[in-house]
Amino acid sequence: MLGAALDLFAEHGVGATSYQMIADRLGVTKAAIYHKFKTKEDLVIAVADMELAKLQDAIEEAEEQGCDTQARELLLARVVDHAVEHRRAAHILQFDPVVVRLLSEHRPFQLFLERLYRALTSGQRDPGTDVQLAIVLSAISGTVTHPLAAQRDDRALRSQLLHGARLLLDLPDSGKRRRPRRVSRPQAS
Amino acid sequence: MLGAALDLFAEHGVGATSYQMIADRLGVTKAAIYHKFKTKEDLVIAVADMELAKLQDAIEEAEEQGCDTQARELLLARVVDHAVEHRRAAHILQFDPVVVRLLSEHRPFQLFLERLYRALTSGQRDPGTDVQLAIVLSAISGTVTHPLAAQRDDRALRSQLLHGARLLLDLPDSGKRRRPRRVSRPQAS
DNA sequence: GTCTATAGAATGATAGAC
DNA sequence: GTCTATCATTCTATAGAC
Repeated sequence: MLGAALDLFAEHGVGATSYQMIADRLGVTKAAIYHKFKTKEDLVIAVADMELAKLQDAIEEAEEQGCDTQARELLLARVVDHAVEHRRAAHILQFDPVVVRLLSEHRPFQLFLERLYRALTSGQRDPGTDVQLAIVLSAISGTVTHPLAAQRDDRALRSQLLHGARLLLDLPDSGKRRRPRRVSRPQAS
Repeated sequence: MLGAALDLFAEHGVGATSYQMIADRLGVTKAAIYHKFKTKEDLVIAVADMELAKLQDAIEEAEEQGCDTQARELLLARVVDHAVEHRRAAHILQFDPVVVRLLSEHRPFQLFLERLYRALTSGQRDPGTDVQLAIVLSAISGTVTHPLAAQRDDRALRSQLLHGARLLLDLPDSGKRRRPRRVSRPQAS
């Protein structure tokens, strides 16, 4: 049910998705959905929460390791993995105006994102680093649903995104993770 | 009027913006808007067209120069300029599901974007390069409205975006354009 | 061009039967 | 939990006066 809502959010935008649409897709009536979620905001919160929860473990791991370079690397890879595997979700969380407003106003989300940002930047938070982070997160979440990349298979996309993110964040490339496979970037060399 | 529509598109999403909202913001009635735009699609097309037109000259310049490296550099800078100066517009054009669908279905937009993509990649179009382009365009359009970068002043944002884009596209940095000013990226060095 | 007025459909949300 | 039925509100779109 949250999955059906997510699909429709991605197709039409959160603000343009009605209870009726979700009910139709599920083959039930609106009332059945209102029984679980009293308001539309509750529903959106539940969807956002479901997706952000998938990064919870990765953040806690990074925090336990003191957010050093290696921990950043690992967390970054998990963020990329999530975005590639749940493309529409990543897109909505970053770019839908309704969700973005909700994330900025709802306290639990504020705290969660603050933790994510701190872990990804090793705690360094200044305007320059914040923008750098915005660039990386926008690149990841925007690319996975971009018409130019929508057809790209998960593995190749993941590889290119990780490479780009490391470039942008000044992290060493193709270091210790996975087998050192040459990625298909035509202009390299 | 197109400006008012654009603002509301950015605030609520295109699909969630009604004629009534636009009319209220302009201090007129719905009927006045229906007189200019028979359907909502016409209105969205007009808004998208208005913004894309701002890149027309830059693309034509690049094409006249044969889309070589220097022409790519210049066009990239113009794309970044547009995104920074018209943040909400850039965001909507890249990420609103209604606009994205329209751009992919409406013929004139297809052709325009194809030209833009060719000019930015010097004509090289393969899956790997396409994804690279998606990363750069997503990074630019996503960052300009990202909460982490919304406060950043135009000049600093422009500078960081150009630097990041050049990294991603394998272009030489801080080459021939403008005074060679050290950008404020804290972790450099 | 902008207004009033309207038509018909869809919206968010609720009450109560099963 | 899911249904039917209903509420007031808002929506897209049109017709016709000024």
